[in-house]
Amino acid sequence: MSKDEPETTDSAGAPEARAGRRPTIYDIAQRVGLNPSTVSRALNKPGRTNAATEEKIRAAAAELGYRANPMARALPTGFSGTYAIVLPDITNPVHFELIRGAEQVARANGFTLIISETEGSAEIERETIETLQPSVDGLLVVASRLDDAELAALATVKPIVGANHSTPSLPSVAPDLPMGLVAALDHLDDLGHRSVAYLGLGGAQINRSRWDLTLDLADARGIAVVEIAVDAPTVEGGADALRRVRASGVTAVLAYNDLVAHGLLRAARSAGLSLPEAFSVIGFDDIFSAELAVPALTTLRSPLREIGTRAMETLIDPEHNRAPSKVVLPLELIVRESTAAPTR
Amino acid sequence: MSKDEPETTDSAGAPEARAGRRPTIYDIAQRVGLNPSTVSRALNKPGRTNAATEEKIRAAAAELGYRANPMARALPTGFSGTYAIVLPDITNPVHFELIRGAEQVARANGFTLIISETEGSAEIERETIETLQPSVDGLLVVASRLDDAELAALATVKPIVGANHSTPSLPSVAPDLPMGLVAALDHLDDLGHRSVAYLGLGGAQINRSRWDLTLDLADARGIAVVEIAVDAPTVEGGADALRRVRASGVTAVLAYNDLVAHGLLRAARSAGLSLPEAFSVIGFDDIFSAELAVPALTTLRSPLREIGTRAMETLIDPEHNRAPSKVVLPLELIVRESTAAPTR
DNA sequence: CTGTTAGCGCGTTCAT
DNA sequence: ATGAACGCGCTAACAG
Repeated sequence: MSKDEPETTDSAGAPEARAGRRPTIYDIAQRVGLNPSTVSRALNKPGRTNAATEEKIRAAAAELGYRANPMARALPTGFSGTYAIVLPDITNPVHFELIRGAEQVARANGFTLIISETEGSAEIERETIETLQPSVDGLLVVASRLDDAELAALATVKPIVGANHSTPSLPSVAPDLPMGLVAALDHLDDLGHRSVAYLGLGGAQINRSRWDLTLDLADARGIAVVEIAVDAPTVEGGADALRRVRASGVTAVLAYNDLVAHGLLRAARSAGLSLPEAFSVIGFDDIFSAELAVPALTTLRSPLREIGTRAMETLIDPEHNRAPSKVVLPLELIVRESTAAPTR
Repeated sequence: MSKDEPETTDSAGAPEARAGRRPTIYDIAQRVGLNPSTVSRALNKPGRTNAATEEKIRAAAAELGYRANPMARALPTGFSGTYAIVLPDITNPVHFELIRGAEQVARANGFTLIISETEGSAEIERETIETLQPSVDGLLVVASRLDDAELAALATVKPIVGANHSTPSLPSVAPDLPMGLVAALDHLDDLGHRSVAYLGLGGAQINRSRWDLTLDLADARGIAVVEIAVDAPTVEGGADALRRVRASGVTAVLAYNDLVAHGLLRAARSAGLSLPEAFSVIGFDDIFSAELAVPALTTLRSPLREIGTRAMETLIDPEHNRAPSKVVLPLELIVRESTAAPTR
């Protein structure tokens, strides 16, 4: 367009807002009669260029509606300005608040968030991480199914922070399991329960530590405890477990999460059982529907939102990545109506 | 292991899996003694290269653990293999099934999904879309706060598909509102309700059409109807509306969504009201907790998952983008316990 | 303070 | 069938 006179410039000032193609630094450089690199500098390193021309450049950029192309920027710099969060199951309400916390911190810092689901499969998780790595500046891995060594190997390429579960060789943000379980067991102990079941999810790494801990704590209080495995950490999984719970003869149940607890509640109600008289139930997470249930769910409230924000903060912050930081957040017992003294 | 070539190369065959840097087509080109462009061709246009060398290249790529850099690929092609979904509120359970549907289709087709929240603000939405545009091949906009004209203008840069709400000049996938509302009003009419309230969200585009439709349908049945605005489409918003609902004297309420309905239920219970005797409630969406509530929620079930999959499919499919397609999915009334004949 | 020159990793003409 | 050269949009040396 500008077959320009050195001095005049604007003459044939046609509004070149063509549909589709977006303006580049070349367009604005040509418009103000400067070099593209100068434009780049003016836009990115404020102060390192003449105040007057910087203003001219900014004005032109604004007029043209210029927006930097993150992809093009990522090539030379190696930084894409995007982070990824990879988790087993998007529909699990537990992840809602966590994702939101992470997204909020990312956006507040001008970063974009990629979200990816692994369906609880270790292979998909590995594949996903490797595929995403070149496009992101770091990954937030929630409830990973990969073992520590593999995670550590993957983290040599791009920083990885574990969220909602502890990762020995990587920075992580997780709830204080001992604190929560102690509160739960004490509560049950105080009510007089002598026999409880832990409704766990076989296979998940995070499940093992919970079960081991529960075993120790119950033992220390002289409470008998059995593990009952659910097929999936869902409402259906919990409902399917009712039969085994009743067969076990326990007076109280610790559920893997609130979804499982919900399922158990629903199945019990369908079977004509009255809770908490038939047995007590303690959930995990305190998802928004926990207090909506009948009976309202006694549960361990996990600070999911904060787990998300803290995890994203340590991912973004280069400092925290150096020394594998371990952030542990309080896990609080919320007592509602699903727990009571045993009737037998 | 090719330490084969007498003349060139490998001698100091050190395993170059250096931590950090990922192999490029140059690495594999050099490894097999070919030109990078040949490698590119072999990997992307199967058949357009010698079968033998193609195999050699593939083998080398596998050994090195090569993965194409999406960013670098996006520059020359203009396609990033990434799509974005932008929505007002991540924590709304409604959006999760939708996101999951979209994510599933995206991943099944080898695409990555970016997720971004707008907090229900039109400005943030515009800003978000413009920022994301250069990095994506298209956008899925859920419950947009932008008007049709602006959306259409934005869509000239990169394809946009509307989800869960109708967008006149853009392709969209949305539930069949008339179908659902007719069922809801008929249900209420049959039960004998003569006066209902619509608990709507002021400001949202999608809200207007619902209200207008409700007005028409109620009118046609000789049912009096009032609109009560909630501050936010959340449990809290619904709870706060209880006072106005009672003041209005209606015998039934149509809630903007299940969250609002949940809030109303909870507030009513706290106030010692018995539902559905005091008044009937119909929700919208049928989120998983709807049947957990007490009384279990009668609600309009929205095919959220399918909205997500269909929307992503039309976004991906270049055909559907040409002629602004309108996909309308059935909205079914699920009758549970929160509706009954009026007691006054 | 600004212009020149080189790439980042890849796809895509062109030649060969 | 393969190689050489160029460009995508931008940043980063290095000159001037």
